Amino acid sequence: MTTLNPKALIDIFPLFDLPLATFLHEHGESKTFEQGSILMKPGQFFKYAMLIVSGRVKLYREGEDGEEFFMYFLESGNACALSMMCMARSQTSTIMAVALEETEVIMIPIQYMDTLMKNYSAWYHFVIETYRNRFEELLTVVDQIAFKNMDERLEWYLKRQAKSLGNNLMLTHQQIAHDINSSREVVSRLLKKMEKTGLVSMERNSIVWMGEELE
Amino acid sequence: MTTLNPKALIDIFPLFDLPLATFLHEHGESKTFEQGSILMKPGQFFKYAMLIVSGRVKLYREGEDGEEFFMYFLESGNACALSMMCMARSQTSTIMAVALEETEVIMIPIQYMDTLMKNYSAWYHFVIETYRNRFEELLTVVDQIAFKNMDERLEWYLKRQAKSLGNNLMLTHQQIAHDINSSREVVSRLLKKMEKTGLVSMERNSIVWMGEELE
DNA sequence: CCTTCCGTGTGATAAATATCACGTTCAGAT
DNA sequence: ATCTGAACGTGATATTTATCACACGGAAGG
Repeated sequence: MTTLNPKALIDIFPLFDLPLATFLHEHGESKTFEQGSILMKPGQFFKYAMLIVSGRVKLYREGEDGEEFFMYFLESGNACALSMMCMARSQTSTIMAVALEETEVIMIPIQYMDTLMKNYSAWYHFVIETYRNRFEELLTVVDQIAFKNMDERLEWYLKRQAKSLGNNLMLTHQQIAHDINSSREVVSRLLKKMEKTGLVSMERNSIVWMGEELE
Repeated sequence: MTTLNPKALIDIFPLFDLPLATFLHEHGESKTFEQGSILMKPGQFFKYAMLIVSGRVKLYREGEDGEEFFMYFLESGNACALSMMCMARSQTSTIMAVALEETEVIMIPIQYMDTLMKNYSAWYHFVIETYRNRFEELLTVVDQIAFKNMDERLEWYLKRQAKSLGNNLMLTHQQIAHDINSSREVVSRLLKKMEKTGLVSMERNSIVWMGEELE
């Protein structure tokens, strides 16, 4: 039983129709994750599909030596594609999902998946939409790291952050370096250049993105 | 109407059951792509979901300046995840797919998707499995280009080729360089090193992989 | 047999990025 | 006010990869 009624669910997930929203309202469970808590980690077995009601989740890939690589955010109205695919087995590499803010999610037990797929076409469309969006986002990530240099990647990174978090970014150079798998010095120098061309303005602990918006 | 009967379909796609195979046999269409022909290219709309019966398809991403980047193969028993996703939303593809050999596919018209999802749970499981496999493969690709150096990436590339094409690889250094977005000279030098450690042996136009198998 | 082209080998050099070393600045704690 | 630690700036250097230039050898075709 979720804390949100069916109508409220539809507001957040526009692809839902009333029957689906009602079903999810009855059989889903609401849960809140504190800022910094882990929604998903190495080799986890999923018993639930997770839908994000509010808050923000950061998904990133971990390398063998503890490196991180930022992949994308999940926000209100999104669903965790990976949880839906029921990734039951642990892998050599791992994907992490961490709540950036207090985040409210709806958890749908795995045993309802067949029923949902069979009887609620809105659910099926929602799932496909979710998969597709994440797949495309991943393809874009591949493009960036396969074809682009650091300066372009940094710019793209900032654009994505700004789109999700607003133009005033509370990030240190070190954090950014971590996210794009580079080093602080490199990020510092590139940011300096971007400041000169008016693309960002910098203060201690924060960066204001002044370039174009993404999309 | 496919050229394969339901039983033959199940042999190739083990997740199918008899009702599903029968339905696909009746409503799917068989088509053969010649070696080198394009199954999918950026900007294309899909009217069919594509299942690979025999042959081999290479999927790769194109950069803005015509660079290529190899992503994965599709082989007998696989389905093209993108064709399924794009179709479901009538969206365009963002990736290239080229037949490496003569390739036989089954094309399932878009209008049957809802029926299949609703009435054939084997289809739903097949679709999820397809998505999940491709998603994981993409994650592995990201890992490689985000965290690994060229030598490791080349080794991984050869492993994947060997797994799909056999240990005797008919590839020039130039082709390999293209696939991993590097340059011929770099590939030549790295291969030379690998030959010294006994990981490959080389002849003109071909490389024999002598390392471990993938998986 | 000779020529031509393609695949390959290799040194020299350039470009991009990472790493090291050290300095500066600034906010908060004592 | 002073100390301290975190964030940031910057030159020097190392490492990785790309690019350039050219040489070599074998295969295919005349």
